[in-house]
Amino acid sequence: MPPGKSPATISDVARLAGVSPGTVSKALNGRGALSHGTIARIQQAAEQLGYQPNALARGLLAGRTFTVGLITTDSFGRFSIPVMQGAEDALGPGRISVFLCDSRDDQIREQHYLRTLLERRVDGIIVTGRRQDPREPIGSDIPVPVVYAMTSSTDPADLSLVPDDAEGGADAVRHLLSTGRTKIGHVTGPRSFLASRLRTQGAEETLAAAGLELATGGPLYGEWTEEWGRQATDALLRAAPDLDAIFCGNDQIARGVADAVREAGRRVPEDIALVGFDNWEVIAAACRPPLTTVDMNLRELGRIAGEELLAAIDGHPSAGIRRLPCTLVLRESSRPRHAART
Amino acid sequence: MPPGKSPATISDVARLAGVSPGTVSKALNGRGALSHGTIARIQQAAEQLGYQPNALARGLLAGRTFTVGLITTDSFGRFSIPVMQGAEDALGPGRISVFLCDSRDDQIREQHYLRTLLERRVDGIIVTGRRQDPREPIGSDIPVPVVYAMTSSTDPADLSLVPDDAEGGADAVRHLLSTGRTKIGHVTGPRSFLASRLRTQGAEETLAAAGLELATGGPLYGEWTEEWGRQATDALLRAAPDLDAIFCGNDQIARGVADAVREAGRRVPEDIALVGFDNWEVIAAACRPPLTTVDMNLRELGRIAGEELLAAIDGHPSAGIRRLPCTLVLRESSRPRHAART
DNA sequence: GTGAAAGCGCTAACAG
DNA sequence: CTGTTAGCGCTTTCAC
Repeated sequence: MPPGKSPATISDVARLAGVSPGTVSKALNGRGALSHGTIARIQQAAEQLGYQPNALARGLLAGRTFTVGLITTDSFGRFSIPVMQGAEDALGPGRISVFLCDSRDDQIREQHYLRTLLERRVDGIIVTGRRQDPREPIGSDIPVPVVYAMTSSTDPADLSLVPDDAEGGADAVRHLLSTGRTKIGHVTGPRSFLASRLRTQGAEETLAAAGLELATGGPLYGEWTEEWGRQATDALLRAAPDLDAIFCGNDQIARGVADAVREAGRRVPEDIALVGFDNWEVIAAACRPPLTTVDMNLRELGRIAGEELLAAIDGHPSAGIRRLPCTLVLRESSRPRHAART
Repeated sequence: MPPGKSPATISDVARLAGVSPGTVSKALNGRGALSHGTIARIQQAAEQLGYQPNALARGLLAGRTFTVGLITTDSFGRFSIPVMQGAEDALGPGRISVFLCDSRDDQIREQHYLRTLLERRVDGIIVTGRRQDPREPIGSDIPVPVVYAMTSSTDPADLSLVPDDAEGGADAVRHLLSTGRTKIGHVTGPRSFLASRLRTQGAEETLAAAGLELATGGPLYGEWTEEWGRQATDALLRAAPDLDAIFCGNDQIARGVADAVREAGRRVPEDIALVGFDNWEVIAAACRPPLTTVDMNLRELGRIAGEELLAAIDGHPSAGIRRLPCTLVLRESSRPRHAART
């Protein structure tokens, strides 16, 4: 037997206050016109019984649950976490709760969760992922609005929010150029990631606009790991001994690069400047020296996802892929050569 | 206007199949005795309408929602994530959904979420945190079962699940001793964390049992950062030049130590063996050399939290603080001196 | 085998 | 000002 008895209902309150249930409803929701005395009596009775309205009954009647579902394929990972927080930032104040479902990149699980969310009559759904590569929509004919965040739907009628990786790559290179670097190498993750290709593209286009190209003629695609960063550095330094900067596809690669550069007897940033991508604090801040890196503003992205979902729920849906701006975070690893230490 | 019309109800299905709502309910839930033909007709009608039972209506009637709330103080962080996953592992198969609330260590938010969870009539609540130090219970007189995971309640009548940090520290030291190390230093996080103190205690007691003590006579308390690990290493090597092992309070410290030891001209593990704590893959695996470390089995902890909650919901509650075992994960950083490389 | 009716807890509309 | 009634969508008796 479950502990305690079932919670107080509106009728319990009504009985205790000596009024009818309808009156209690009005009193507690501030509707209708009631005498001061009655309101006070009802409030006091509700207090005494620890009355809490049953959201199920309310939702049933209202046809709206003030709940949204959040399906993540990223197992609460690095990227989906800030997105979720941002979504909560946008939804919480509107008193909307978030139902979390972790599909673990499994189609079956995802469909299962979609079903339970719809059964629970959520007002809308946010789908998040760990990479922006387009994916199949979670379903067709979903009776509530859906927004994709940090992942994108192949259906252009859906709204997808992703970071503007190309522009982030461009920012990184523009910054390096502005500090006087011109022999710039580029080490990044697997080519199979759209994010890698976009970051590279942004970097290369920016160089081209300045009449330059990547030090080795192109990017070094590999893994998203420190290990790869270290390996690539050796190759890079051999191929382009006069290198004066390296733009890395993520912070882990950058950290590996920083270690390898230092161990090869070159100084960061004096000899070689470094820019990473992701602004993963635990990596970027612990890097020696601390890493200049591109922040994808994922929390902001999540917040916008939440707001767009609210708008769609209110009948103002958007569509298409929206690329949101990244921000360069300056740290030691790219300090201009002759600037004073601060 | 929200897109589409409201979802099909059981009456819609009944009408289409030419039967009564009650009959549809029986057919779809496999209750009562119905003719084959009717069942088929109903199923087909339900299919055609894309009928999905309304969980609100069901819950209202059943007095049970098959939903639990998960309140985390840890902003979806490092520690609460695996706990959540574990909880989902335990709850999901029982077709129970998880409502996620991030209190961000804020009392007000927490109370707010508690209220909305109770309004939604969740069947139970799991509270997770980022450290095991005892905290006030989330509320008194909560009408549903509550389990604390990776945090603990000051009320002994509550059930709290935490890692056995002392035993983890003991494991680490036992392992070092078993590989022939005897001059063992200990660098850890702030003394204000119960986890630090317990890990230290486990380490010291194990040493004492072997007639030994920490190399510097006691632990070096500091921050949970690589930076502190590097600083502490310098002090440690100066104070105890014959040091042959260092047990670190977490993986970040250990990684800082590894770098500093190497840069001081000593080899890991040949000269100095290293053991960390947390098994945070991204740190431990990227460490040079890869780090032997204590895993708190947080996912398992979360799973047990889920199971205990289910048991409590079914009327079999537990109480008290339960310390769950840690596991030592062996990697290069503590390889015995004369063992062959594999 | 199937239908009718009642009721879970709440709110909105209408009486009084 | 307050009470009564109906109904949100579903399941569960109890008749037929």
